[in-house]
Amino acid sequence: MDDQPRLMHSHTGVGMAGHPGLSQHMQEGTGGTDGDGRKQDIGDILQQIMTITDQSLDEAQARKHALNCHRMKPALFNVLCEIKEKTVLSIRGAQEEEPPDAQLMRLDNMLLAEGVSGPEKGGGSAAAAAAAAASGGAGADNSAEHSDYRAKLSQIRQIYHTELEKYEQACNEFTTHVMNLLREQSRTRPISPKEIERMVSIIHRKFSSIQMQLKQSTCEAVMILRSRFLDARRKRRNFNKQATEILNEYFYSHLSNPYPSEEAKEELAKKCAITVSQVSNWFGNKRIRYKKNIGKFQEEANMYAARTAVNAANASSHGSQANSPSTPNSAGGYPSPCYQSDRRIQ
DNA sequence: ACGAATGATTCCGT
DNA sequence: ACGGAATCATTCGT
Repeated sequence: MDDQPRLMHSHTGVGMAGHPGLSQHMQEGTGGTDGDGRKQDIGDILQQIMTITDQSLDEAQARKHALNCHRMKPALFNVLCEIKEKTVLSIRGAQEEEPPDAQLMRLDNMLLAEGVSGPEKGGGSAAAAAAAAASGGAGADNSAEHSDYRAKLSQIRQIYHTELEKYEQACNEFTTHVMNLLREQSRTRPISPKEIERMVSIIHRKFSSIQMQLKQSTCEAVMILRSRFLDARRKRRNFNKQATEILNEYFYSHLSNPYPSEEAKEELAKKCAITVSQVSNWFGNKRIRYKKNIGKFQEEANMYAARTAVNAANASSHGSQANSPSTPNSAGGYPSPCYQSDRRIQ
């Protein structure tokens, strides 16, 4: 702290030489005193400015007032104006261009798509729940979960909006606060409108980055909600007995090559009243589980083998095909096993 | 309540 | 794009 005054002195010395504006003010501001006294004055003032932040509020207020009333104040103000003008130019050059944030756009789009940030529909969670309850009379199975999902979504939506509003409010409050501060300070130091604008934009950037975090976490919450409710695993139902019989029949009668073609899958799907991909899932699961523990499936395999054998016998004796979707390939009940097993009939 | 069964998803290799 | 393998989440049987 000891070198501060000296530093300022030397600086003002240079300033005196280089700033016609200052010397002009000095001359008209100070009637008869000599140059050394003026230097001392400016040194004092600058030191007071530098240390003003260390002081208590009352003390600072008093000193501020004293500075405002000081006879050297207009001169100093002018010097600061000139310095400012030069530095502001350099700052303006370094002004970074605001990039159109792709990440933010993605988040916004997603929130809009999920109906979180879009226009309010249904008007709150209570109304949404009521509407869901009203519509959920007949299809209790599906719409009960759907309403649950929507209720949770509107909860997220509500939190999102209140938080967003809070941020907005805080941003505005902070901005006006800073503006007031700057206005107040503009009495003692020069502040250009450009500077205020810049300050405001900095504040807005900061707050929008906070908003981005909110949006991000909201997106995360929605994704989790989606994965919880829209995941088919959550509402899994076992196939009915008939469907599993049909599938098993096909599987064990094609044990040598249990890979149904696309057409066979479609046919099975139709017979079982399930989708083709469900058929694919079933065969995928069956293959891997059969292979993993052939012994466990032995009984089942024998049973279906016997059944197809009976069917074949019936078919040959009656001259008509059974209603099982078995194809000619290895339909005789003696499949060459692609998975080794000591298969025996009964 | 518990473990087995089961349908669906995910990851990975081809 | 498909199948194998592992895994998840639910349902079923006890």
